[in-house]
Amino acid sequence: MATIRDVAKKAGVAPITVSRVINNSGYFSDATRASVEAAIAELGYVPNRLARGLRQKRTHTLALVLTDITNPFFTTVARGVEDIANEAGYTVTFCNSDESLEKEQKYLDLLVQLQVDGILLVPTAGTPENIRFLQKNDTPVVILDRHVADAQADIVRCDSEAGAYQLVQLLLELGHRRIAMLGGPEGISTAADRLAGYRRAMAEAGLAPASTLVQSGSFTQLSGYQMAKKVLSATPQPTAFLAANNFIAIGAVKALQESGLSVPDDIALVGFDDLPPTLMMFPFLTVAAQPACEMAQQATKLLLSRLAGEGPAQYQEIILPTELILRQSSGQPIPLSR
Amino acid sequence: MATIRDVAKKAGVAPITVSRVINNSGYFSDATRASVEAAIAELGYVPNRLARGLRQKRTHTLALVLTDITNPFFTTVARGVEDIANEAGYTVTFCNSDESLEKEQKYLDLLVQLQVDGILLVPTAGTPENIRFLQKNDTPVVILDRHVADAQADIVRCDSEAGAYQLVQLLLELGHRRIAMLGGPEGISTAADRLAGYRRAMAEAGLAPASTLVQSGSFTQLSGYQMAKKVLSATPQPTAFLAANNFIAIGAVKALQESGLSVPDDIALVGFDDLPPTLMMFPFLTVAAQPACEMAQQATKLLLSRLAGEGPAQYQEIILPTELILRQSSGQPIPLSR
DNA sequence: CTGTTAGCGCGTTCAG
DNA sequence: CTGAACGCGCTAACAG
Repeated sequence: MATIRDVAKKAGVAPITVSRVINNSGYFSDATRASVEAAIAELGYVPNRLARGLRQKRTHTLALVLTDITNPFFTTVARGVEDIANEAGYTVTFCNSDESLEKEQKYLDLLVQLQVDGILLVPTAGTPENIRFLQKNDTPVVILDRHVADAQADIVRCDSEAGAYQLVQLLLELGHRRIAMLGGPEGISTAADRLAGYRRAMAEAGLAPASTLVQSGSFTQLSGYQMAKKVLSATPQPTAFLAANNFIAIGAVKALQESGLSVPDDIALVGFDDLPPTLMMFPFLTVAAQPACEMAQQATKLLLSRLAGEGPAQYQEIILPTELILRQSSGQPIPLSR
Repeated sequence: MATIRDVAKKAGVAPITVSRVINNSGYFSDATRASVEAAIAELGYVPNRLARGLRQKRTHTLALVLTDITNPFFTTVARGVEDIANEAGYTVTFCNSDESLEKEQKYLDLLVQLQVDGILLVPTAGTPENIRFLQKNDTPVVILDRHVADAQADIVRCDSEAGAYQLVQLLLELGHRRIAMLGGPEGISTAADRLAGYRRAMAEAGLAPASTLVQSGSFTQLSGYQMAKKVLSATPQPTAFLAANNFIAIGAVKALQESGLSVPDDIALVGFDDLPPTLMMFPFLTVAAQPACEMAQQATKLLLSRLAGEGPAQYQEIILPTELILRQSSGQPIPLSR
């Protein structure tokens, strides 16, 4: 555990000179560089980032707080963030809030303690107070994937409302009228937006879905399974399902299989968020895919520009479009029904 | 950005007293605690971990370096590590080496700079020098998932050789003789072990597979696709495939579909590493599943015990068994062939 | 181009 | 039970 002083002694210079060579800052001769580098190599010296961070009040570290790292959508987000951050010389710390406000608060507190330079946050339900906490501690934050009302922060997210609207439009064009919504958690903007898009498309078609057709749950496979079961046990039975995310869709497929119903012959199914090709043995699901990587990259660039003191004074909200990917699960046009 | 001194001033005590209250160390009266806590709340004081780490020479941080965070197997590993680490009051930093020795080196260097207390490492091919680097810098390491020859470190991994052996045995019992191996990268112990298990089972059955049946590639979907294509274009054609991991299996399914071959009717397929239920619309693949979470947890416990100065002086190698999960892809017994 | 001084925020050490 | 002094390893500010 050699220190900068050990290196300085061995190279016959002052510690600050070593610091300059390491950081390529200020002036020094080639001869100085050579002797310092030789000493560093000989001692196997590794700089201490804690000390550096303490002194500089900057750690060159960002954090990404998200709600479910097991979801490939967020794995992709993580990659997008890391790519841009690394290019700019930043390290990224990843944290999993598990959709729990308490865990989120715990992590944000930790990240402030760790003196991260900035945070990318996928907020759980209703987090304005968590965001205020960051602001009180001078930690810039960019909100990712979800809208937060009155957030004093930049937001980068996708247009869930339009995505859901398109999916329902597709189903309507195929002849479906009884379309069930397997929704996400109330209080989470993406879930609310997808529900709103569903309702708008239905209303424009002059349809008022029975209340049993509109479910809300959590973004998990189990919840998708349970919501699908509930819908199937009620009357009227739907002819199509809209799943609010990929895990919900998978749970719905399970429930339909169990009930002896086939997709799309008996029930059409469309979902939100694609699964990556690496994971798809049988690409099958018609979805509104969100550009996870682009969203993450834009958010990271925005955060970095904030750290550099650039960008417009006003907070921005950037909204990216979703992409409709047609596969088998949405099925063929069905005969007129009602 | 209040400091411990600001708190001390407001509470009318010395900074060290504040430190004691925060860390619950040493003695202080209830009255002192109350006034300090009041001051902390009022100022919104958050301790600075850089300063604390610099002083204590411990950061209560572990790191997990793995090779592919997009693979659900490693996502599960990450969860296992985090669970145990958090319970013990440690934070975990995750790093992705992408199976690149250079990236691994870069991350290990960074982690030493960050003064992490210990590292869990899924090593890329041939990393004894990277491990020596950690030892030179007094950073305890536990190797995860893969064997490293002569590593001066504990190792926790699964029994890939036996897992592959079982899978091939299964195929042999079903009547297959021409079994192709879609292998992983040469130089990675899990890939080598799976190949060895394959060869042992084949040899015990008195079979010497044609060299075209034994492929090696990388642990990716693309590589699985390419290896499957190559095998299919050679003579003799196999009746069964063993894929060395989940991504390779998915690539093989794609190649088989393209060639108009159905699994398992035309070709049986077995693989390594399960996909989690959350991601499986159609559970289908017969696999040797590794206990990713248990492995990760054991490794983390071992690392923590090393940090506490406990455990046997000798380095340990813990090897966990795999579990054979039977599904459709391995198919029914086939008529005698050759 | 190089060095001296000082201090980032905290906790160890030792003294009350 | 409480506090003063000191230093962890590094670099900003200011000399020279």
